[in-house]
Amino acid sequence: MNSISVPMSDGADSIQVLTSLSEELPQLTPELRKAASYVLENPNDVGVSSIREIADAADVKPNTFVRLARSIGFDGYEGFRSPFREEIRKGVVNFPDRARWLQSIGRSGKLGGLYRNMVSAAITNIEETFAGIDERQLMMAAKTIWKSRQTLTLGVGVNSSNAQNFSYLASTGMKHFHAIPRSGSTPIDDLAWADKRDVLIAITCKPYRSEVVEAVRVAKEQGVKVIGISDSAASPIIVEADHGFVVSADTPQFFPSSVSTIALLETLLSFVIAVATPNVVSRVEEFHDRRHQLGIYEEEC
Amino acid sequence: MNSISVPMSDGADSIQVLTSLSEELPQLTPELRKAASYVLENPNDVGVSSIREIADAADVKPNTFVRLARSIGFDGYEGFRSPFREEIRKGVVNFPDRARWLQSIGRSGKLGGLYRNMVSAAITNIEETFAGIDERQLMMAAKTIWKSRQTLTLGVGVNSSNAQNFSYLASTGMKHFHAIPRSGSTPIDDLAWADKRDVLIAITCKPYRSEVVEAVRVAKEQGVKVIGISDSAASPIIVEADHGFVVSADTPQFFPSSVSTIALLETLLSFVIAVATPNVVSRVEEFHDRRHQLGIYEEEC
DNA sequence: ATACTAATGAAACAAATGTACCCTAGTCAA
DNA sequence: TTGACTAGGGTACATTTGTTTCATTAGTAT
Repeated sequence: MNSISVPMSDGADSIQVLTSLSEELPQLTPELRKAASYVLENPNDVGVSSIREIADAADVKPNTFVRLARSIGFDGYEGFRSPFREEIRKGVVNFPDRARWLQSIGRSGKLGGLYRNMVSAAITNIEETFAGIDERQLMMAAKTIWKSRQTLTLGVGVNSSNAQNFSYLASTGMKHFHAIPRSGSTPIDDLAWADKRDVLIAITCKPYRSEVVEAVRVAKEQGVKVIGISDSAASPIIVEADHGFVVSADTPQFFPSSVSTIALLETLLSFVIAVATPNVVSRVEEFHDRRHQLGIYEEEC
Repeated sequence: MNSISVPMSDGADSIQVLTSLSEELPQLTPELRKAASYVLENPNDVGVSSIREIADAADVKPNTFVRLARSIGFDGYEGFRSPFREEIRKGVVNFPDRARWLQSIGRSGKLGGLYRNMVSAAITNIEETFAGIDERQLMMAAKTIWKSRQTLTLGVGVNSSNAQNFSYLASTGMKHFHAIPRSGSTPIDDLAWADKRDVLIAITCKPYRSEVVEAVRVAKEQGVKVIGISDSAASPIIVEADHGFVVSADTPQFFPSSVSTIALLETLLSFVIAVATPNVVSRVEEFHDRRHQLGIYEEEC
C-alpha cells in the first residue's frame, strides 16, 4: 500500500512509464532505484523478460520489480510490462531500415527537415570517412605513434578541442601526449623541441588555418613525423604528411562537423592501444582494469 | 520427426527464421501455414507473446506453433522465440546495406575486427542516440538557450573538450557562450554569478563526475536552467535537468565515445541557429556570409 | 539498550506456460 | 472393408511465472 503520487492507469504508454520512473528515481529506496535504473537503461528488456529474468539482469530480487511497479501505480509487474509489450507488437521500436527511419523522424514542424538532415549528415560523414580510409595506413600511423617519444596534437578553432579530446584520452593510458598550441603559445613555438623522435597530429579543415599549415612545414623540417587530418585530399597538411587521413565534415550548417574527426581519432587511439598491447590476454585485462579505474563498472551515481 | 531441409541451429537470428519460414511456406500443412503466415506478417509478436497468446492471435491451436517451430528445426517454441527476444533486447535496427558494407571492410589482419567494431560502434551510437531523442525537446532546449542571457557548457575530462567544441562553434555566431570550468577554476565557482536568466549545459557519462553532478545541483538551486547530457536515463544530471538527453557512448574500448555527444551538440546548435533566425531568407544569407567569413568557399590553401 | 518502522530477502502459492501424449477424422492403398 | 498413415485437436503434466506472505535486516527515535 505504498503507492505514491502518480496514479498511472493501465492505458499508459512506455514513455509515460519511463518518465515517471525517472521522476520518482531520487525518492526511491536503493534497491528500487537499482531496478528503475536498469529499466531506464534497458527499456527494451521489459517487454520480453519475465520478472525473474529482468531481476537477475538488474541484480535485484524478483520482488523488487513487483514493488517498483506498484510504486508508480500499477497493480503488479504484469501491468507494468504490458505497455512495453504493446509497443513492440505495434513495431514502435523496430526500424525496418534506416531510410524509413530517417523519413519517420523529424516530421513535426518546420525544423523536422533540419533534424533529419543533421542526423543523416552525421552518419553519412562517418561512412564516407571510413570508406575512404585504408585500415593498414591507420595501423602504420598507430605504430608510428607508439614508437614515438611524444605525440603532439595540433588544432585551432574547433579542432583545438578535438585535439584536446584525443590527447586527454590517450594520456589516460600512455605518457607523452600533448595538445598544442598550449594556451598563450603558438603552434610553432610548441614545436621548438620536437624532432625526429616525435609525432605531430595536425588537424585542420577548410578554411585551412595558416598556423597549422605552417606548423606542419616546420615540423617536417625538424624531422617530426606528421599525421595529417583534413577534409580534402588536396589539403596541404595531407599532401605533406607521412600519414594523411581525409574526413568528411559536411553539414547543412555554416560550421564543419567534428563528428568524423572525433570518430577517426578514437579509432586511431584504439589502434595505438592494440599496437601497444599485442598480447590479447593482457589487453583484455588492461581493458577491464581501466574500466574499473574509470568506474564504468560501478553501480549508481 | 518431420524436420525438413534446414537444420536451423539455435544461434539463428530472426531474419534467418523468417526466411526459412517463407521458403517452407508452400510445403506446409494448412494449419502450419496459417501459423507461419501470421508470424511473417507480425514478426514482432513472436518476441513478446506466449504460445497461447500467439496461437489465439493466429487462430490456431498452441500445439501448432510447437509443430511449426519443429518443422524448421527448432526444439520447440521457446527456441523459436529466443532470437526474436534477443534482438528486441539489443534494440536491433536492421540496416541491410550497412551490414554488408561493414563486412566488406576491415578484413586484412588481426586488427580488422577492431576497425570494423569501431566504425560500427560510431554509427550505431549515433543511430541509437537520435532514435531516443525527442526532436521537440531539442527545439525546446534550443529556445531556452536562445532566450538566455548566457549559456555555460560544463564538462570535465573528455567532455571538457566537447564542451569547448560547442562553445567555440556557438560563439562564432552568438554572444555569451562559455565553457566551464575555466582553467584554474572549479565548476561551482564559475557558476557563482549565474541565475535564472542563464543556461547550463552539463555533460558527464559513466563514471559520473561528482563536480558535474554537484554543479547541476547548485545550478538548480540558483534557478539556472539545466540541459543534461549523459549516457543513461538514470543519470543524476538527466534526472535533475530541465532538458535531458541520453547519448550512446559505447565502444569496444575502455574509453567512452564522444562521437554522439558531438553529434548531439552540433544538432542542438543548429536548432539554436534556426530558432535565432526565424526568417528563412535571412537565414540562408547569414549562412553564406558565415561560410565566406570562414573561408570555406575559397579555393585551395 | 529498546521499541518501532521501513526495506529487503526467502519461501510458498496459484495461475500460466511449454510440452508430451493420446485421440479423432480424414485419406489413400491394398 | 481393413489397415496404415497423417493432420489436427484435446488434455494432462511438469515447469515457470507473477504474486503473496512472512521472516529478517537495517535504520531511527525514544
